[in-house]
Amino acid sequence: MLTPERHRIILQLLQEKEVVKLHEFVEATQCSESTIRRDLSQLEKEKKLKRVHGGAALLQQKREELSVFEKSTKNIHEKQLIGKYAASLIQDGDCIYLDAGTTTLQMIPYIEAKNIVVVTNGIMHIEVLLEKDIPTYLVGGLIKKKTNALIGRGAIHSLQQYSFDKCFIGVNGVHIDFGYTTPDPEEAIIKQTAIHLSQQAFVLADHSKLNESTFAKIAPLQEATMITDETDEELLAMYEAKTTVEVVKS
Amino acid sequence: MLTPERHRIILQLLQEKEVVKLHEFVEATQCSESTIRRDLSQLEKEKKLKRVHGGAALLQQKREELSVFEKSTKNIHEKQLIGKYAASLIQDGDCIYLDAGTTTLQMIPYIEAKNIVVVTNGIMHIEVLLEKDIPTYLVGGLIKKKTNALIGRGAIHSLQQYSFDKCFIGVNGVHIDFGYTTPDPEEAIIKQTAIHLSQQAFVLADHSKLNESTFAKIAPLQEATMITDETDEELLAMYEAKTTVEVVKS
DNA sequence: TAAAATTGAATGAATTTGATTGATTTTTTG
DNA sequence: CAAAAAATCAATCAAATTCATTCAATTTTA
Repeated sequence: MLTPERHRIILQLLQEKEVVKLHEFVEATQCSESTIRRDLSQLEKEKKLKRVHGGAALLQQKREELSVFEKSTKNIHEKQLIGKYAASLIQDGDCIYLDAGTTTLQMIPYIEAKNIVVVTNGIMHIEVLLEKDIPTYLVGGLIKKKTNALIGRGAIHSLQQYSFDKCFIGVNGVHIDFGYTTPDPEEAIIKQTAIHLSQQAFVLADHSKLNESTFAKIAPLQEATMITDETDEELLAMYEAKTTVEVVKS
Repeated sequence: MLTPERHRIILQLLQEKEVVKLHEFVEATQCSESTIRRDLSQLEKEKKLKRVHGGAALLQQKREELSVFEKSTKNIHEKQLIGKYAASLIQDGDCIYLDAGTTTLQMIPYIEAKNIVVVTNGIMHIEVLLEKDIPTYLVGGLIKKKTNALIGRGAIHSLQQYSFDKCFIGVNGVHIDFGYTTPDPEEAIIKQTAIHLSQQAFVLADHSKLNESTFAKIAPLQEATMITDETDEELLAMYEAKTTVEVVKS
């Protein structure tokens, strides 16, 4: 039996069963364990499946880019709620900065304001924005492969040519002492710049981000209104002492 | 048995079975292994099938590649040839500007130079460039929905922060009097700017573009080397009197 | 007829395969 | 919880298959 035929059988079995044992592949293809192992290694390299002890598992990582709205994102439901609320803050005629990242991405489908202009540094945002016929400007700069965000000197320079009514920023940590933080200093500078260029700044942070802090500081809490789904009264009171907090309820 | 008939049989068997062993071809055609091997080599070159160890497989183009590289583009084959040649001009360490558009897009798969940096205003280019691990900068600006190109004041301003060893520009018309032209003045300005920022400028124009002219003027002929697949001697001589012309042969 | 192209056979090189080895991981058992 | 047993694994090897290349014989073409 030829290699591509075996590969086809392997992938087909995986379609049917999600997780398949090595021996099942051997039976289906009538060839040795060694051969199947080699096939699995190769297919794993090609990102067609994931090897697991005892066999192989289906991998649907590719959907991440296609259906950004699917489950691949953590806390997707919370992010959608926060996104929906944030989108409702946009008013007709606003000039908006939308930060890169999955949280702000969730806002776009819910935007209803007319006659707005959006500037973003998120390449993934473009497609969705254009689909809604929203005039979109992209910040220039270096493309960060992992997150598809635009960063670096060029991005900042490019950003400084604009000013905004409102900006919506995603963060990785919100901390009572360290303020808003994110792991990549390059991204932190962009977010910081956007906040300074905006009349009003909003930070979108689901409950998993609260009381967390990561490497690079973006801004102190009071520089932006925080939008979150956290419901712990005590925790919220702590942050409300420092800045404005909007809580989204399901 | 004649060559075209063998080829027909080979392709037909593949239609029926997806993956076919060498020996099955031998049986079906009653000729030697050597002949079949030669046939398979040739048919693979013509992209009619894919050789695999032990036989041949039907080649099923990935949908992604199909959408970007295939039928949506006119003169795809010529553009690939031109793209391949243009890509070979890139040298290790070059800073390159890649204009938006399908022709320049065809270059990317063929780029082999190491340690290069690419700046582009084509959003479609990003994915392909990043896949090849080429550090990529995106020009800022307004996103033109129809072509997914970045245009406008912001784009020019963003572009002027760089300078290039070489730039590769797509055009819609090449005319002995009007020079290089394109329908959208906004795009024309970008292309023009890129040419002025480059040590060497290359215009990619398949034969359908020659002796055509569209609304917005980019630059006179002599400001860029023209890369084309046109083979009419007389026509070429006319352009060669005005500028450097590189002709790609299939 | 001579030159060019095609064909089939022969050669050694390259690839694939299944078995075997000992190492690693998981499960069972005390 | 830990040791033993079982299963699975990666690495290696030799046999078998398949491959590209070459060359002479044949057919086609000029």
